Amino acid sequence: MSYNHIDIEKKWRDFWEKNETFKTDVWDFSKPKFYALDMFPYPSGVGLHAGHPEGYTATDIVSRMKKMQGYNVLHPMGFDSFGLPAEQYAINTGNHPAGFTKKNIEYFKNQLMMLGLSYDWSKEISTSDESFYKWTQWIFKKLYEDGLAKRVDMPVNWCEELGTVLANDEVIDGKSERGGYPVVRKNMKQWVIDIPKYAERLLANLDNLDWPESTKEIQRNWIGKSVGAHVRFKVDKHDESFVVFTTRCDTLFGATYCVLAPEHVLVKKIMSEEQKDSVLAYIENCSKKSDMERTELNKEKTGVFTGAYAINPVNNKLIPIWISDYVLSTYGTGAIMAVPAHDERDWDFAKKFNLPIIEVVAGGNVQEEAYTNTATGKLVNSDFLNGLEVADAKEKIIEFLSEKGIGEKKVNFKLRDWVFSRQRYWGEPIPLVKCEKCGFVPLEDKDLPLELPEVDSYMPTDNGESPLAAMTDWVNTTCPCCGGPAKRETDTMPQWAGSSWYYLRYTDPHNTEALASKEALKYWLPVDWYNGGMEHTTLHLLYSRFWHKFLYDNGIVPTKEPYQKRTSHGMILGENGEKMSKSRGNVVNPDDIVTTYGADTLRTYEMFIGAFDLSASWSEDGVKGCRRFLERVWKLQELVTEEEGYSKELETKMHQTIKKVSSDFENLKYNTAIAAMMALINDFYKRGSVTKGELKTLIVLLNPVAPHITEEMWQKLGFEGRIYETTWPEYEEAKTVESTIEIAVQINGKTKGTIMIGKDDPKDDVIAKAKEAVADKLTPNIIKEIYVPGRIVNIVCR
RNA sequence: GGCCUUGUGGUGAAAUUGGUAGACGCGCUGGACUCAAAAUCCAGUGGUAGCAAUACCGUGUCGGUUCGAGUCCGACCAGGGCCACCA
Repeated sequence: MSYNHIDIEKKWRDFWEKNETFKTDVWDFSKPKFYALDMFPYPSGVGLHAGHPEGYTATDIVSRMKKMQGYNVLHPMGFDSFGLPAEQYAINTGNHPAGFTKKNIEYFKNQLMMLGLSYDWSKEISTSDESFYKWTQWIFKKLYEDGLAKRVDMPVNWCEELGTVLANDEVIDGKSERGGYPVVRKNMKQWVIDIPKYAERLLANLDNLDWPESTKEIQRNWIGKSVGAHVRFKVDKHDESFVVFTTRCDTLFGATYCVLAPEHVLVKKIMSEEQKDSVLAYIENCSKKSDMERTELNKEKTGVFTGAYAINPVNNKLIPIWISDYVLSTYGTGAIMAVPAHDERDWDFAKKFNLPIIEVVAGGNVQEEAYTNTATGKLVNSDFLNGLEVADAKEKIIEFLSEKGIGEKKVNFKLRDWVFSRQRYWGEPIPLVKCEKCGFVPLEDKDLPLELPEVDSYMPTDNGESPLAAMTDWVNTTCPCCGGPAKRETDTMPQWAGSSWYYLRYTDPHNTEALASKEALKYWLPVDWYNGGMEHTTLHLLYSRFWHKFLYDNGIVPTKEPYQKRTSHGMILGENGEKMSKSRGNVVNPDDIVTTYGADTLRTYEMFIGAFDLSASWSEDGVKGCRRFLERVWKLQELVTEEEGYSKELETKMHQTIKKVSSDFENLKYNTAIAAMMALINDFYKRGSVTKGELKTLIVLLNPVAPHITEEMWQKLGFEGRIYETTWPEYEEAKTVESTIEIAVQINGKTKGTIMIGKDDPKDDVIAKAKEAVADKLTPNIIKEIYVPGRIVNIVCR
């Protein structure tokens, strides 16, 4: 009766599939629900890597436990199937990416099934399916109708030789990754989504989520709220003005110059004849630099005087206007007032170009040594602000500026518009047409989905448009509004689009009338637990929270937030402690482990390897250890006695183990849950027998981790029905406490011995016993006796 | 440079959240079984000293709070991650 994982796992895998064991009735609202979601994978050609099973097993464990605890559990899986690798494949081979994608999905799905994951495959989705992206397009249309999707001129990476726009990671050192051609920054029309409009809510609602504090903090930093003011400066001798954003409006008297971003629209209007050449040369130079270069070369400030002067609105002094790339066109207003006395960057710049430095918050040697970063202090050299504390000065100056109509309080966010168009083929077509008369007009709902047409070439066109632009038959259409001639938008959506709302679709994946029915959404939202990789903690979560809030505002979803609890599993590193990669030669293929040791062993191992949210190195010996554990569980069948309940001597241990395993599963502490089960079977072996009742409890507790072997044992031991139909073991709190316990006796905080006590022994008895136990080490002068019930006795003496 | 995170035996890691540091696994050592090996089972396993009971030391470093600190506070050191001229 040896443990043959290959036959056992195949038997139950086939059984579960055939019987649709894990199919969820999403309309059964009679039970409490639990929605356990995994970040769906991109179906790359290489299949699952060793890291995938970690997160998937974790959510699977909780899903299986919750089912046995009486919840209606939704545990679906799907594929984020639009994206670049399939596009590259299409470009390289000339084949349609759909076939390639379909093949990869099949491969992935097969691998996932081999792991014994309890997914409800009847709810599988794929973002590149028409029936799915119909609703992605529908949401985009709504965003457009509500004015949140806009077309704006914005700087992009443009490569003249390749004739295309490139993403940031396709540009290396200012040159195209492919070919090494120069890339410049150029303004082009792009579709963007106005996510900053939701910045305040995206920030505020983080507080109530059950997310790791570090994840929330990353989101907060990304949103980057800062409270400051707008101040308007007039330009001397020109009928022009510009606005700066500052968080330190109290230092306005210390502003000795202004700086505009090189791209600022005013620059070319106000530059003087003498400065014109150098200004234009500087702008030209900047446009050649990639973002990387602009930020990496931050050692030395560069800049050029425009020849124009601004008027400081508080004292009417003329201050020079410079341009420099240390001012970003994309943040704030693209213009700053420079206060070198109290800002590091301004100080560096002023020193380099010999600009005056005026201290306005007392303390420090700002002329010679360094700027002072003064969050508190008293104002000087500031006329009516003199003597005020920084905080008071801020209020007073804002009052002053508001009254004069030259400034106001202003909140700024780092969060920028979400660039939403891609000049690519393998993405959702944007469902708009451009009509000469009506402008951009969305398609009618009945015309969705707008399907991706077949194209002749998957390469972008010569002028940086998507391959769709070459399909004139498809592009030329009629306006849904006036019926006149119109052209389709040829950009597609980014890969973020489908993943921003896919979790909604699982609740009702075959709905043709809506993205999901209201009743289903009302019952299933929010997702109770969402696990995914660390790499998605910023953008994906932000984008999908934003879409969710937008849908909430439109009455489509019933909750303000999509994911109540979010976790991220750690990475699984190679045996040498480095990230797994082909080039390092340390890749572990989960298929091999499943074949050699079994899916149950792999699942157990990945859960036992360490803390769930920390990275861990692979260890083949560790895998063997987990296999040995399952073998020992299997062999318990030879030690089983006919006794149904728990034996007297292990009763407490049984109740403790149920308690620990249940709460550890809930709290993602899989490693210690498994350790507790190992300890339990060690006790069975020590005794040489196990009762039927004890073994029954053990295999139910172990079932979420190792579903195949426990299902087989359940059947072999002759228990009723299937293990997945049983209920989760319960424990009695009173029975988890030992009647006699060993506690430590300390003298002055150092452990000197132990005593056995009854759990309800009175304090005086315990202390007396403790003193007896360490009598030879006590000194006569006892100052204090401390008894922490059930824990420790500490005797303080001199 | 900013923010986050981690630092515990030979090794992966535990520690009821301030109460016997090292559970559980791996490895190693010794033993049983075997002609032998593998597998399996049993025992041991933080360091130093000792035949031993035992004693002292021990959670990155230095200080602090406390009857008591791996856990709390302050400073520092090292590894990992994210952001990075954000006015």
